[in-house]
Amino acid sequence: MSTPRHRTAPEHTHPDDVPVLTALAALADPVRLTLVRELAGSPEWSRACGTFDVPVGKAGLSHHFAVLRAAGLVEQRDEGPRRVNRLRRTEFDARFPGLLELVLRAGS
Amino acid sequence: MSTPRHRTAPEHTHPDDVPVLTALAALADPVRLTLVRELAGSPEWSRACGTFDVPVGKAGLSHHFAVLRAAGLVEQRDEGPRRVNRLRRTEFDARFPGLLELVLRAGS
DNA sequence: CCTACTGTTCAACGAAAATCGAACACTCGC
DNA sequence: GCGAGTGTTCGATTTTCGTTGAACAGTAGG
Repeated sequence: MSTPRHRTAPEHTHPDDVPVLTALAALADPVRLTLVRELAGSPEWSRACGTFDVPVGKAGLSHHFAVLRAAGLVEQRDEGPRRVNRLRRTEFDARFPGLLELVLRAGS
Repeated sequence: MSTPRHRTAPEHTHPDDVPVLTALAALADPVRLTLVRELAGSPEWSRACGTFDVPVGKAGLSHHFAVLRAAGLVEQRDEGPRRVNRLRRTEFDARFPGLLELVLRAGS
């Protein structure tokens, strides 16, 4: 009877519908920046949420991925028990040209 | 004896010494984004701090300009009783290519 | 000198965001 | 069906950040 909370398709926001402030705020966090960078260095759909080396618990991690989804930065798909991720490189680049490349390149 | 708090040259940080996170965080605020945009549409050194149309008091404004300075986005100079501003376009662009252009162009 | 004006500093408040622990839901392999 | 593994949700706490009002410092003009 009760609505299932998990296993319902994750809500995605297309980069085209993302305000600049949302995109900047999403990237202006050390944990999320790490996620994006680590994701950029891995093949698409190869990394589940739990496979990232960040100093936060599962709850926090889930929250950060929700923010990244809402910012149009990450796409998720359910693959068995795990949720695998993909960086929306081209789509995000079309909306904010150079931004992704910038945060990936900049050393510190 | 006590150190004067005002009229001491404002502390500036060169864009080259600014971490990406600092730059992003500085731009990820509606008030500061307005300041940067309004500043970009005005000739250099033409705008004093008080001449910006933002919904915050003097204290808040002073704080936001301090953040922008620390992010290497704005340079300030004392001109009589007022403090005039300049957007560090080229210098900031050299450190973060495309970022400024991006936030200035993006409509929302 | 006294006043008006501009901007900074301080202390305090409030709101937003990150974080954590626990409970829950789902999938898969045994 | 059980149990392990994965991720989400909730509630509560903590921290961070923006905001304000008042006091202060400096400048310019009458």
